[in-house]
Amino acid sequence: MSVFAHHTHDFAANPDAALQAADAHFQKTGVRFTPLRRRVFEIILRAGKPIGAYDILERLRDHGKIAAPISVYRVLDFLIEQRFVHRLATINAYMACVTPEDPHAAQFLICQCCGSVTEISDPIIDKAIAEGAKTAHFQVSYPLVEIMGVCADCVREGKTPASGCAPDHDD
Amino acid sequence: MSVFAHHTHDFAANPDAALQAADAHFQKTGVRFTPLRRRVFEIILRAGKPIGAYDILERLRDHGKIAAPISVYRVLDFLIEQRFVHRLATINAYMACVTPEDPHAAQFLICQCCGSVTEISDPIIDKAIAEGAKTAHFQVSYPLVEIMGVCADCVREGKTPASGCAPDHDD
DNA sequence: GTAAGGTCGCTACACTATAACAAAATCGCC
DNA sequence: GGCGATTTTGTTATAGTGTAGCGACCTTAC
Repeated sequence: MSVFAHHTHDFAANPDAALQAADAHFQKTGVRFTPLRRRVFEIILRAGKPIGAYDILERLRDHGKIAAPISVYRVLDFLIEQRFVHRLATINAYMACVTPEDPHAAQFLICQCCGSVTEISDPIIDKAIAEGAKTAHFQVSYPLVEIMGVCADCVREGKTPASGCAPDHDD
Repeated sequence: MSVFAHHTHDFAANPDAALQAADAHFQKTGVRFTPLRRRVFEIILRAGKPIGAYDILERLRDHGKIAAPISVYRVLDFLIEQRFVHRLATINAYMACVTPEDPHAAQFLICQCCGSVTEISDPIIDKAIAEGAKTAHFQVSYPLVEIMGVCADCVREGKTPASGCAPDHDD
């Protein structure tokens, strides 16, 4: 039992299902899901963790595709706009949204030790931000929450960010 | 009456007072507030809004100081560690903390139209994030909240991010 | 078929940040 | 004051991230 239990699919863990869902979605909406866009989305999905724009570029090239950075960024803009991909500003990386069909504000738990990122969707955080912004008469378009720290696994191993994320010695 | 009313000083609006407070703080703690560090902090304060590292560099040079980017970044790291400056990851810019003496989690309201940034410190948001992270057994070191949207002033002028932040036409 | 709009390729470039090593300033100690 | 250790800054070079501008191509609508 976890906080993520309400997610019906974890697309990040199931690239094929996510791709099929995307195919269906774009078929339905009429928005063009071109081979390049599909390929980039697939690369992000299969990465299984946040991936940089230039890493995506490299993997495109591995598959014989000659591409320039701008091509990748254009596709990323598209996928972000379509809410299939999130951008992580603090680490300049991109990851697949776990529940693209369900519009939601997301929060990200970024482990400074192992680099893993967990997407959560906590309505309490979301509501708190909405209220805070409303008090300041600020009209929110996109609330970005990136929580830096140490994930449960790394905490268990005694790692800390201060020690460069090696197990902490008390010397 | 605003949400910021509890701030005893708004240092961003009063560079001289902020500099004096910084002098006193570093005098007291024994941490070295060198001329370069003081100069960079002053530049950030006088900017009155978020400023990029290379803009800081340029202003250093305006004052006859020859400096390389790395010098600025080193000072920024120092000022951030000392909690006198915040880094805004979404816009790659730096701004003075409004209440450096009072350790707090901050949230930022970033206007996509006029570029203004307002720092708030909403304990409800902070608590919600702390709780959410706790549920995921995640040990927080730094919660980053950058809320993109349109500030009160720009909303009043009918601006929207969709329209490239020009007043919105209903055509 | 043709015009219009969207997508992609291509070249070049701007912006953001760091590495590695040397020189200089500062601090603690005698 | 002199000396070594530490911290800060300078210097040069380079890595990493993101865009501009323009033309070709492809798709769609008429």
